[in-house]
Amino acid sequence: MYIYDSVQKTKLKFEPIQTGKVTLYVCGPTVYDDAHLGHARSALSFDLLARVLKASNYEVIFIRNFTDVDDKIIAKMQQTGKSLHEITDFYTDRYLEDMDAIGVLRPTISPKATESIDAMEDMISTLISKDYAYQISNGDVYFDTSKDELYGSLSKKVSDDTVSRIEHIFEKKNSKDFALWKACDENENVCFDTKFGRGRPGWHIECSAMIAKHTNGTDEYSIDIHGGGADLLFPHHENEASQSRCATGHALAKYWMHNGFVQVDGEKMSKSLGNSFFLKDALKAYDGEILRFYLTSIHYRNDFNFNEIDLLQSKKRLDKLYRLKKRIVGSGIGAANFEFKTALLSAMQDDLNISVALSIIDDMIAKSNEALDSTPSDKNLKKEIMGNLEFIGILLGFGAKDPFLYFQLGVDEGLKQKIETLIKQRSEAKKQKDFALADQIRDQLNDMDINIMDTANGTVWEKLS
RNA sequence: GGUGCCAUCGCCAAGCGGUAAGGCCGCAGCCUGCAAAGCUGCUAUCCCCGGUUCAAAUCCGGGUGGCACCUCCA
Repeated sequence: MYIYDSVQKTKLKFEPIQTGKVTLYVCGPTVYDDAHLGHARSALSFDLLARVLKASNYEVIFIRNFTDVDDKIIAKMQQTGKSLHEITDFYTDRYLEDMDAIGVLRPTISPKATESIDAMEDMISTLISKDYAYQISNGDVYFDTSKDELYGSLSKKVSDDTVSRIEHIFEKKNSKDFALWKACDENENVCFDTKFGRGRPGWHIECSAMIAKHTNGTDEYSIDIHGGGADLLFPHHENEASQSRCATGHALAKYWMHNGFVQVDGEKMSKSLGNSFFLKDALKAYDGEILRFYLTSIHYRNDFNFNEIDLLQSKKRLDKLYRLKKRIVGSGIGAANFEFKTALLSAMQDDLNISVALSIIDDMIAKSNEALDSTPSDKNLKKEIMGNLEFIGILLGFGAKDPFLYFQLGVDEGLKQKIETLIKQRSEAKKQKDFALADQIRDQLNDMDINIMDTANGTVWEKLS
């Protein structure tokens, strides 16, 4: 396994800190709104990573948190009059619903910030007692970045200009210092009691605390891999790494991975630009598997320019896999072809090289079709192909559907009846050698976005796009 | 202002010093009543200019053009 480390900016051979075991922590969502395409991409990137690690025979401890205390949630409480948990429970469920729809496997552990206050309290207390943190007059606790000589080593953003845009707090010792704990305002009802007073956590502490709580680590590192979106490198991960290093005395993660951004029509997708794209909206138009295939078809580190034209182009590639599957359904599953399996896995083990992986799959599809053309009733061949498809499903998370249902996605019962009636009429016309009528019916179906194909087993149809 | 990333066929996209994968689209052929599907074949010298090297899309320098982070954001 090779991984591109975004701190060293180079591809490295992956060597776990404990043989046979991988601890992976990924920054999850703040649950105050529905998941957008960017959340999907991040979740999918690390879902692929977890799948590949598992297929490589590692025991994988995959942690992805839910940030359920935060200023944005508090703002939403004020807007809606709802309680913290009313909001966070609602959006947590909706997040999981969406991720399930695009085939993201559930992490091993999904800690919530509100359930990890004890761990945060421990870490902040440690930092205060080691003199890495200080409390100001209003009760806020700040991390003293000047005490960590390695501060800035993660993101390499150390110039003073960097912090010129960070909010200036008068009592902060250094402009780069960040809040570990925010003291409770009188009118805020989201507060937790700790040794250093009532308040709520700062943005960065939860990840460090959760990692400390849920992993054992070694003398050198807490976890193997830490992941998240590219925007989190600074300041979030820089701060996380720094506070963990100071609290524990060793590095937070051995490898850092960051997924690229999703753009919509060439522009960054963001709240402020007003071009956010919720996954739920995309799921109304396209099946989760089609979105998964599209969103994972481009390497996780590249920027992703989401648009419908490319999505439909990518769907055609998935269609080919399902057409192959249509040819072999019901034949039972055999062992996957060893060479295929090995090639596919090693492509993915090369920093998740999905492009090469997909080309290996395309090659397998072409070879399988060719073999089925020459020996259509070879049962062992069909079983092996089914085995190949099953492996793809496990490793990459697509291709597991019933192939006939796949091509009927978005077709309701009424339309289905109509299609089948038309096909019957056409078959009758063909029998009578009335090809003009047969072709006319086919055109009619094509106008309905239905593609038909005459096979040895009769006429089958597909819904296009 | 500071710090990075990227630029490969009409479109999407691999490539990580050894002589350009794959997909979509297009063209030709086989198959088909005709199609569709499937199969076969065909289609780029890698933004520009220098340099290093026996050898560069790949390394270095300089341009040009995109994008991102430094502020809540995956």
